Amino acid sequence: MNMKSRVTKITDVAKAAETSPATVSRVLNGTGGVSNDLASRVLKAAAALEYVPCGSARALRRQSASVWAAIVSDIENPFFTAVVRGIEDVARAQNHRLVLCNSDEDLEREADYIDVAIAERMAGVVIAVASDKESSLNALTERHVPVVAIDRSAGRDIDAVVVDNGLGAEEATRHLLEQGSRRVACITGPMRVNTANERLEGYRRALAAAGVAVDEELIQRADYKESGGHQAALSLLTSRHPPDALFIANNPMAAGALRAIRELRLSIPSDVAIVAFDDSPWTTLTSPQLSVVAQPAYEIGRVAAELLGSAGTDRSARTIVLSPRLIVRESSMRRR
Amino acid sequence: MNMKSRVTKITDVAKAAETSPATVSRVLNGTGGVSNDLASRVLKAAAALEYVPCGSARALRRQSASVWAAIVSDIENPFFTAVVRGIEDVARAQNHRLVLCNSDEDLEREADYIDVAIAERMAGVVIAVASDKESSLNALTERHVPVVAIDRSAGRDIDAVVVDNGLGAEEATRHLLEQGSRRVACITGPMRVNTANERLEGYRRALAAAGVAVDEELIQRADYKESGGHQAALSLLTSRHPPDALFIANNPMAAGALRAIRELRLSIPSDVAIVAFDDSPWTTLTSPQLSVVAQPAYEIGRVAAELLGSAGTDRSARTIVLSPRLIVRESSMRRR
DNA sequence: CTGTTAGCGCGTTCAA
DNA sequence: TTGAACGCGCTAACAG
Repeated sequence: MNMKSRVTKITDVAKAAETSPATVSRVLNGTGGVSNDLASRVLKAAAALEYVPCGSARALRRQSASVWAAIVSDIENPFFTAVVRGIEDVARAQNHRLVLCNSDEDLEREADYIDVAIAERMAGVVIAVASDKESSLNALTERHVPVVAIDRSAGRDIDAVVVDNGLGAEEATRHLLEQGSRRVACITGPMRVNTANERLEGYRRALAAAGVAVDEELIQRADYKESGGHQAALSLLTSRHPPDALFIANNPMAAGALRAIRELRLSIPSDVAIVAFDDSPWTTLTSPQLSVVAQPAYEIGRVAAELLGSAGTDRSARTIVLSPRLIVRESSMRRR
Repeated sequence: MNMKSRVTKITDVAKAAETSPATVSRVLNGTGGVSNDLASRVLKAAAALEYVPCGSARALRRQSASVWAAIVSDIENPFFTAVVRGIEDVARAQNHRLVLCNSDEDLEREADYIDVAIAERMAGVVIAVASDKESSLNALTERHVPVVAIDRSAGRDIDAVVVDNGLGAEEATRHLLEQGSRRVACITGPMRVNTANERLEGYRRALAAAGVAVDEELIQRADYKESGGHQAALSLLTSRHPPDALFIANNPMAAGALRAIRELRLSIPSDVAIVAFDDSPWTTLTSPQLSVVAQPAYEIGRVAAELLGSAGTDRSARTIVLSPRLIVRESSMRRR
């Protein structure tokens, strides 16, 4: 028994089909004219031998692979998994494979995965940058790898699909004020992420429009993760002048805040009303159900992937802005 | 201006460092002895030129890449995202990159991704198979690609890291019976997935041990997804002899069941008690909090990755069985 | 310790 | 319509 691992290659198929490697290549790639019976002989041989073309050799020769990468900042955030669905569906339709990378809001990991995308000569990258200031994206653009930013814009020369974060935050905050909250707090993300800043700006605008002075102590920065939201909410709600409403800038932090509220035995919305950014499968499972600013996540992924697919023509960068939608449920409805 | 996209390659670095490609290769891979100053010259040149070695060429030459793939059956299931965390951490420690693929419980997609793993000459694959009966895993094993199955075992000749599903299900069901439930229903997954069958078996065993006859109408098969759980729960709870307790075999289906219960305006646990397989971030956010059979998800990923990393030696396949843990919260505590 | 040479498997010329 | 020859970028084997 021969332990040597033999992988069938193009010459094996050629031999089996009694023809040349060049012809096998032509048949399998649909290029050039090959007579019908020769083609079918090749196909049969390839199937019989379970031939899978070597992506490395192919990429080396063609100077690009057919794989797309999606680099997201938090694979546990349902928003991103929904976006990925959208990307996947388009990728499959265009005969691209999609691989997913989780940067975990970490710039170093993000840079690592960008290197992978370069090293593997990936055909395109969809990315939710961990920071719009210090990303390593230029490594991709310099090498002319098509890039589309999602959720968070990443500079003027890069295609992006985002929502109007300011608008969503503004509507959410205004809604809380209209429900009679007097002290609305804001838990937002890190400064290096522009969505965090835009959502904070929207919050400020809503207060300003309502003639309410901003109490800077009601503004907390956290890390966009569950634990950060938990901490921020605890700190806010146990302060000397606690808020009576919370606008929370993403879904994992909302989960953390709910945990904090539960621990403090506060009730929603009577003690503290809540609106959070991003819808997710569990927001209708809580009691009370969570009011949210929903983003069209699947749509974002779909559009981003289509942008990626149409790259190559050297048109200037496009930013597509979709609209968020305020969904009022129970957590923000004050009982009169 | 020259529009041609020039990517720096190893010869460029060699030229800049005034040496040969072979030496550059040796320095960058830490093989063989290279004098200190030559090495530092190479390193400097590589950094200056932002050189990223071409993974395709390298894989072609070495006949294997350093990328691992994780193929999971549902990227939206928090259980799998937690597993992935565990894999990721080990992968990084061993200097492997990890890419994630979502088969979505679809055999065809799974087969596609297995082809990708083969084509890209991935160094290893961790997989939660969509079916233990009809998977295309043999394509990998034939080609000697190291494979570790997670969550669901995939045949006797393949390493696996799983939990004792029968035991977990049995404990959950016994607990429901002990709390006074008389008619415990079971919502489990598709027949092609062995966890679904094992969890059902555990359920049956618990009933048998308690001397309760199994009512086959209380057993529902669904697709392991939210919508399937919703449907199954609706059908069960609106039947002529509805159950007074539900054992649900995974987390997304539990979410669906909770939605159904809410729609029917039933209350938990007085009308219907619940225990679900898999813990997740939202299970403590619901009212009442959900009792679960928790799997050590991160640990599963970690162990699987370590198994993958230690592959190569042709030892026989190992199956590592970890223990699930029943976490009793409010959804299963009957008030007397 | 360093450089030269050859070839991994494929797609793409070019010639027949 | 088909086949032969070449080279993509890298590393392993061999020379020096």
